[in-house]
Amino acid sequence: MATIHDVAKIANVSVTTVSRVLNNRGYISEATRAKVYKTMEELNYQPNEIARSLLRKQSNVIGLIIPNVSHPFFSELTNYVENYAYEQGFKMLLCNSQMDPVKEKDYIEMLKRNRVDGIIMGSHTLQVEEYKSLSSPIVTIDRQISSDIPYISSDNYAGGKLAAEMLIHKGCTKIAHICGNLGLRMLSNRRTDAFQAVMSDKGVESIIIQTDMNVFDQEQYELIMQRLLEEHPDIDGIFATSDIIAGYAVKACTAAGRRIPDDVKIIGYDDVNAARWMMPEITTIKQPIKQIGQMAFDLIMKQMNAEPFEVDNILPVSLIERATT
Amino acid sequence: MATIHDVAKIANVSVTTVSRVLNNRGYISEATRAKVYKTMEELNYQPNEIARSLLRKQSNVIGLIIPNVSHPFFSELTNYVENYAYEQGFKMLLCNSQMDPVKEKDYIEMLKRNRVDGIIMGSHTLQVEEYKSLSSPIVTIDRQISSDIPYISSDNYAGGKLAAEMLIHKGCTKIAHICGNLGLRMLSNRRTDAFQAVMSDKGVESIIIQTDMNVFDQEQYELIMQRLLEEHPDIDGIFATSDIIAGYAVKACTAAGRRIPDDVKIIGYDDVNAARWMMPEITTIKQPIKQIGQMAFDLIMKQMNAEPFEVDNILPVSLIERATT
DNA sequence: TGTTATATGTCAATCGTTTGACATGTCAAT
DNA sequence: ATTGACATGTCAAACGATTGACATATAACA
Repeated sequence: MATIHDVAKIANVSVTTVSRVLNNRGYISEATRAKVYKTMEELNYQPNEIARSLLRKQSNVIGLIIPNVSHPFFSELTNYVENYAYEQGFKMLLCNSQMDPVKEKDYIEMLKRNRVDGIIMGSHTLQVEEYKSLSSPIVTIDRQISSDIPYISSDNYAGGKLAAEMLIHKGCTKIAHICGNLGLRMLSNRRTDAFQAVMSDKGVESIIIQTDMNVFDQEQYELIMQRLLEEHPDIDGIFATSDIIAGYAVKACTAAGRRIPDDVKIIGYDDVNAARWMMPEITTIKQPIKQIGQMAFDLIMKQMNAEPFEVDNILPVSLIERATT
Repeated sequence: MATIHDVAKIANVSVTTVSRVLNNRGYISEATRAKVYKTMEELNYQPNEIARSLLRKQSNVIGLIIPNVSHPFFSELTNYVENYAYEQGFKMLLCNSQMDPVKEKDYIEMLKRNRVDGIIMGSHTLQVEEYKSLSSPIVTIDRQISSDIPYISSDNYAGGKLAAEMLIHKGCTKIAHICGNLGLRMLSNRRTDAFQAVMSDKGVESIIIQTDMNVFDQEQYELIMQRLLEEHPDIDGIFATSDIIAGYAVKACTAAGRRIPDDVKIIGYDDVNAARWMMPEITTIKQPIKQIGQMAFDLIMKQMNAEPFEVDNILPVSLIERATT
């Protein structure tokens, strides 16, 4: 790889001059500028960003830690974050924690060693203290860590309420709610809070089932849904905490000979693209994924530039009614 | 952020000594080692990988360029690549080209500026010459660029053949094939070659429709499928070049009142997780995505270490029969 | 007593780039 | 003839870490 010295030598100018055209500072004649550019072209020169980062103490890289990109919610989020970061001249290191605390910790340290300008945390298997050592800008998605670390989430309580009320409104009398691991301190647990509140408020019978949200473990979902329907054949409403789970619910109900939405009404969460690939299309609570991604990046930027920022960022959700309710 | 100098000063040893414990070289007493580690802990010191990369001329970063992580095939591939890279101590910069040649070119240059140790190209909107300037290790997925750049693909011809023959075997007499943009020089076009060969060989009527493979443009797929069924109501077999398109085919057929698999048999491609979220589950040609991801990374490593490697890497596919045929 | 393994230190160069300070021109306008 | 804008050069320090060469010191062993 050619260096700035090679360019200088070939173009017959000083390194300083090359640096000046590269960074557009000081006086440079058009002739020299052209000559330097031509030489860079010839040598296929690309300035070494590693050296620049070292000097500038800024890498223009952010890290994104999520459980797994294969989950539609995270793959869409990742896409938005990356795109938005790219527009602002930043790159993104992707880290799949696979919900493994050791790996998650390891990733955080790796990102620090690589001096990323900020970390977006979408995976939360660690204890709060573990984050304290993080000096770099950080923003969490769907988890509130401390009063000075900004977080973004959609309005989970409202979402849970919306879902629960819609099922009741549609006439459901026994509703199951499939959620993630409530032991993890995630804000998505508030969906469950809202669900329970509505159920007890309206006096509707309900069942809550926790899962570990591992999309890969397809069998887990199949089993859970199957058992649910066996143990509670009279269920007529299901509120799943993701569209994918809702999809499994649809399949299990159909397999059990129950019609959707006539016998059982199902509502998912997220409104990922996949919700429309399924048949029937999944009714769902839409999270503004694009906005979450952009806001996450913006909050990193604001911290980097020491601009003021909001710590609590709760985005609105909306009900998208499709064919499963 | 603390530097190695800070650690040395606080621990009351020389910088060289700290470096020695860090890199495990030379003689170090247990006492000193412990003292240094303790100090690093206290200062929350993480060695600056940027400085290391600069000196070592190796970043331990690879770049992955794909059209869009939101597409299940790529999100699964990304997950495998990242995981495998992580196991070997590498990080991954993710780049979504969005099928934009300008962006793709820009990404390649960005990755070069950042001195990544290798690039895995899964997006192919550029002309062959554009890749010639790439001095770093590179491997392409599903596209053959030149005789010295290794590529990986699954056996597309065999996959197309398998799909076509299975539909005919199941009694289809008029088969539509929905493929990607054949203008792009991708190896997946060989599926279409195989399809056509089988069709003409067996004398079965067929229709070929190109799409631009943009998963986000849901309406495009809906429209295409709808028009296809209107113009050719007698179609009884569909071979889609992805499971997602197959999903849309299922929906359109059902909407048109055609039963699956009785009236129309549908086969997809890839065998992504989503193929099993759909109902009925999609019959498909399985690509070994995990293996593709690992091999891509391995080929980068081999080039890096100047080890011998295979240029042509064609992985086997298999037919997974589910409910749509 | 001398030899050797162990332990640590000093020093300087290196990776590729940026930047400030300063010097030395040329050329045109006053 | 003087001034000032423009153009380019030289030089050195800095970013944070690694590494080889070399010096020095202690402890153990023969």
